[in-house]
Amino acid sequence: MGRRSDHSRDELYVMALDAAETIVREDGLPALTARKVAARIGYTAGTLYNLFRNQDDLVIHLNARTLTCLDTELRQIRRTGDPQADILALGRAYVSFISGNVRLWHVLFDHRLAAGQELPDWYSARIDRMMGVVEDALTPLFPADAFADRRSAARLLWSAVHGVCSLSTSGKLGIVTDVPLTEAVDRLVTVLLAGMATTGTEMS
Amino acid sequence: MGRRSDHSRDELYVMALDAAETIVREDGLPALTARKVAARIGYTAGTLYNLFRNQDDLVIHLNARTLTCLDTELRQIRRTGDPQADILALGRAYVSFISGNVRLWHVLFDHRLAAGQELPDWYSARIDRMMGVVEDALTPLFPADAFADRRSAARLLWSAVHGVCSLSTSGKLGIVTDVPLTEAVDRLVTVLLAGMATTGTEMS
DNA sequence: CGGTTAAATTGAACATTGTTTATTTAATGG
DNA sequence: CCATTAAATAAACAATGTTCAATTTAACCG
Repeated sequence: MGRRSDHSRDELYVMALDAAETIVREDGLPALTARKVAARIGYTAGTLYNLFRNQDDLVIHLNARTLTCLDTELRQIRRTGDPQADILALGRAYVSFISGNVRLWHVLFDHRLAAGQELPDWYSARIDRMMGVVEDALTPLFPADAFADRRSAARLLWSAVHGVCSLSTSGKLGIVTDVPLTEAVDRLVTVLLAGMATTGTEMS
Repeated sequence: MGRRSDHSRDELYVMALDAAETIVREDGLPALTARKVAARIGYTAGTLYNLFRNQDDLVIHLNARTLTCLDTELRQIRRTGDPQADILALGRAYVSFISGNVRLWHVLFDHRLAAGQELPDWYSARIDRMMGVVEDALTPLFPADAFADRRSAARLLWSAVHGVCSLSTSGKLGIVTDVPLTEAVDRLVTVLLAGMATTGTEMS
């Protein structure tokens, strides 16, 4: 079949990502094949290559959607000004996001680009934007001009939380069996903030 | 060609894993194909299926070797009895291990079994054994009978460190560009231990 | 030593995968 | 209404994991 007018390019783009999302939700990243995505939207694999450079590109766009989704959910949290409370709330929101989107969230980290490839700038920007939420919550802890320190602290905090979530949901460490994820994250955040207060917030 | 006496079953097993290790070291997990491993040891792909149930099985055995290797390196660290110093030393050893075996270390976490599959018990046991090193270093911080607390603390600590290492080496977060990994881990460990001292070591 | 057995190795096969391309078909616009 | 252009397809390719019948040969036993 040749040219069709069923859907605009943009519609197709959304349909493809929707299909990809569904597939990942149901069967995870390994099930995400070009032919399956195409079949789900009533086209053939070749058409996808009109929309995305290749499979990596499709996954990156899917991940971008996941990130935006997470970002807006984190921004629902109203800041109280108390870093402890705010970061705790963020942590809980994060855990809740994960539990509602496990597979989608996993793709965020499971997917690695081929060697030599770099993540596009607009993608990194989206990560930065999300990190901003954490940084904002940390603001009261830092002198107004200590941008770098606050940034580092936010990333350290975030990475640590990520580690706990990552290992506990992958079954690579028996954390879940010991302590529910929510509690582990709560505990981690509490300890980290307490530690930062003690040792001084500036990076050593 | 039929039965050969070039190598015993055990020799073959080691050769295969050696080949797999080399391939991962050079080109990462995606380059690890049955045919490549086989070619490297002078056999054909089919032979590998006499040694391993499937590719997952091979990767698990490779990961087991990596774990043992990491484990023995962590055990080189002589304990001083000061948790702060000991955990810092462990963290540095971990970072140093990673930097010497990045790709191999990545496979430890990048590889996920097919849905429904579980890691074999002997593999989980090997993880537990390694966690023991961290637990031992934490001993002075806990009452002698608080096994569960110490265990949880060790896993929380380890997961947090893992998160920092994981995100920084995957380029998914701009940590490396800010602070070298060693310093980030140092800082994280310091803050975590300080926090644990402040908030009490027992789990909330 | 010779014949039998059983293990090991192969090569070819299969279904799937990502990706490319020539070809066909529909929309567009003069 | 016809020429042009864009879009969609089907078919092809190489590479992958995995299986298996056929074959070769070491080991064993009389």
